[in-house]
Amino acid sequence: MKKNNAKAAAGVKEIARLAQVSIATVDRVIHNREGVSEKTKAKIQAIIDKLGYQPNVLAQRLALAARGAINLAVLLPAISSETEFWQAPKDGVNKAAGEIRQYGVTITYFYFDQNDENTFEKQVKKIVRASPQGILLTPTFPEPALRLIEHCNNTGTPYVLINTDIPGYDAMSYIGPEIFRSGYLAAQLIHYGIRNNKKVVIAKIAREIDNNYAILRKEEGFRAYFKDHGLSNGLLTLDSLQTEYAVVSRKLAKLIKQEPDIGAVFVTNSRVSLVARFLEAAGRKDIILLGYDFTTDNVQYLKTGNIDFLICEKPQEQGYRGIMTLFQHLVYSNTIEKSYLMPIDIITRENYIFYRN
Amino acid sequence: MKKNNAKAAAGVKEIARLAQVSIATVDRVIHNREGVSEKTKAKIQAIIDKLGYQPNVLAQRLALAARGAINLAVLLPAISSETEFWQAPKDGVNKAAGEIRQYGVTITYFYFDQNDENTFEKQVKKIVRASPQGILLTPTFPEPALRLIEHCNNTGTPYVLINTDIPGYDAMSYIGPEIFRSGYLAAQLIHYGIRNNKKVVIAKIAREIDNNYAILRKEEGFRAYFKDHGLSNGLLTLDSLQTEYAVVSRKLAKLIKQEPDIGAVFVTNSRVSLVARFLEAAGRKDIILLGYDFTTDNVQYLKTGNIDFLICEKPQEQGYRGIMTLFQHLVYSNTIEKSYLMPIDIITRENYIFYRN
DNA sequence: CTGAAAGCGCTTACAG
DNA sequence: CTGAAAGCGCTTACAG
Repeated sequence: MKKNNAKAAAGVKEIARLAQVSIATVDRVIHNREGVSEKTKAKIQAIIDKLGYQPNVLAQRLALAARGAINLAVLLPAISSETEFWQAPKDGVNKAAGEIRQYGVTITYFYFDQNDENTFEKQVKKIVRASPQGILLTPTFPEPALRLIEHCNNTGTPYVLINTDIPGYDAMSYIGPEIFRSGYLAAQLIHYGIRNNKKVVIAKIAREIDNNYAILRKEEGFRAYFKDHGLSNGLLTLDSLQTEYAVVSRKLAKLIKQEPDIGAVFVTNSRVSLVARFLEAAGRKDIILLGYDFTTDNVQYLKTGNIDFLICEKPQEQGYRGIMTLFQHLVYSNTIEKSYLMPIDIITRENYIFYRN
Repeated sequence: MKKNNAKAAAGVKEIARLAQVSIATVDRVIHNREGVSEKTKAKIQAIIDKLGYQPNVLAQRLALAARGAINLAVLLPAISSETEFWQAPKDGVNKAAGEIRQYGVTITYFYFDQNDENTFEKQVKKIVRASPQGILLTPTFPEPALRLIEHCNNTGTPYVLINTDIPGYDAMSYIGPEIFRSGYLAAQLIHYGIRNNKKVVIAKIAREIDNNYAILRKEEGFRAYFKDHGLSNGLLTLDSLQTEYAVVSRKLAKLIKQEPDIGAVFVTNSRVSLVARFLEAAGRKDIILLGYDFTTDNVQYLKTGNIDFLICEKPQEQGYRGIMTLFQHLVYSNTIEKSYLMPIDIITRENYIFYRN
């Protein structure tokens, strides 16, 4: 039996009493402000150290509430049925917003169309005009994203990237998965389950592939695993720049006809449900299917057994943590972590019920 | 672009002004306290509703800090090298303690020896004597645990169970895994990877098995999966009431000699590292090995490839969430959720680096 | 270089 | 049934 925090913590009043000064002076020392004689400062500091003084965050925030509110900007893709994924980060942002509302934090959303770089650029301009005190964004389009970051650097505005990093750029802060590793893990899971040296298809289904860093990087990780295990020759690819089911299914049908020996399909993004739909229609539950993200469609096919694994990197928590990071930096001057790599979660038919984004 | 919380929220002062009463009366209505005329009450309530008033939690807590502190009791196994697992829940408790320290919360730990029911009973008595305002416990020994719960019910003290439930008892609140399902998931993972109808060993290694609900229930879940998939005849068992490596390895050696066709071992608890050590020594990386918990030893064997999967149910978060639940109930009168089932995480060699308890 | 006073939004005796 | 006042621990003008 051991007590935690036995005595009630001493506050500024007590420190002032012990140092025989006013609490205003104590406050100056605590915050390292100008205008205190070295002597007084030393005396007060000694007492602070001795007492192990910790400010009462509640009182601090309450007092500060008088000052202006903090406004944050959030730049994310607009949410449509096709981009359901982005609901999760937004939920996380809202959750954080709810918790820090009391602290006078205001959040403004700026939405762009994932398929249209212009909309992204427009929103960047709007954000610059709004001059928020902190920015949360996902750099879907690296060039305009970098311009925004440049602007942040010039104005000293903190920012946090979520979900994907900007390749080759050393950002102030990144919260999201290590996507190379997530591709590597995908390969491990398929390799563990596949039989008789069957072939494995890497399927990339997206409007844009060549400049899609996330998709390419996952593929690299996936291939790296197979190479590291001397299995590279069993890999096939299927690319589709069209995301309609009709197109994807036609391509799949063709490939499966050409290569009857396919044992698994790895889909590099959340479009895995398209492949699942095809495999269901084709009655091919024997083919292992692995893809990304905990979306309604995907979970549906996890239940039917057409998808074997979903990999998911807590998108909601990314949004939540991103806002909290900015908040704590602005309010308590906490340093912003360079990167916070999310866990890479494995979801199957038997554990999805308990999953929390 | 949409604003969240445009106008600054109105407080008691504003409500009092609008209702032409004092803030004390407003406070009475907010907290549903006696002694306000129906008429005044209605008038104030109308304004509260119209404004969508939300109390400022910071100010609330700060004002309440004047009142006595809240003390919570935590009843967990003592931590030794053999019970490293319990470090995680304790870390979670400490994390929560840090966050709510400002709110005047004091936490007292009561440790018992997992192998000695008497020590548990003794600590229960101590807790009853200390009469804390809330209790977090893991009911390793159901009978004395039930006596403590009975006492809680009589005194109206809230409590939370973590890690394991009490079989057949409808507890006030449980935070932990659905262990049947976790056994079921283990079976799925083994089934997915195992080749050629090889045999699967269910290994129970613990000082106490017959009364160990968690172990038995995981086994049930595991067997249920095999039964549901018409594969029950491939299951073998290995029980060991001794947890020394020498004993376990001898038993394993014997079993493997008798049954050369073993393809996987499922260990129902964190003792999986003992089996891993044996398989490593025997040079049997071909045997799939799956067990529980993110302990140092286990992770070590995950790295070497002797353990294929670890199942883990965020023990740290269980401790954290347990304390927070009690706190929020005591302070904000939040209702306590009957059960919060943890996600069942799957850890492999390729994602363990990012795992967070 | 230092201090007295007001205020953040809420709660709680106390007085009537 | 209702209100005026003090206080939670901190911060911030303002005055000297």
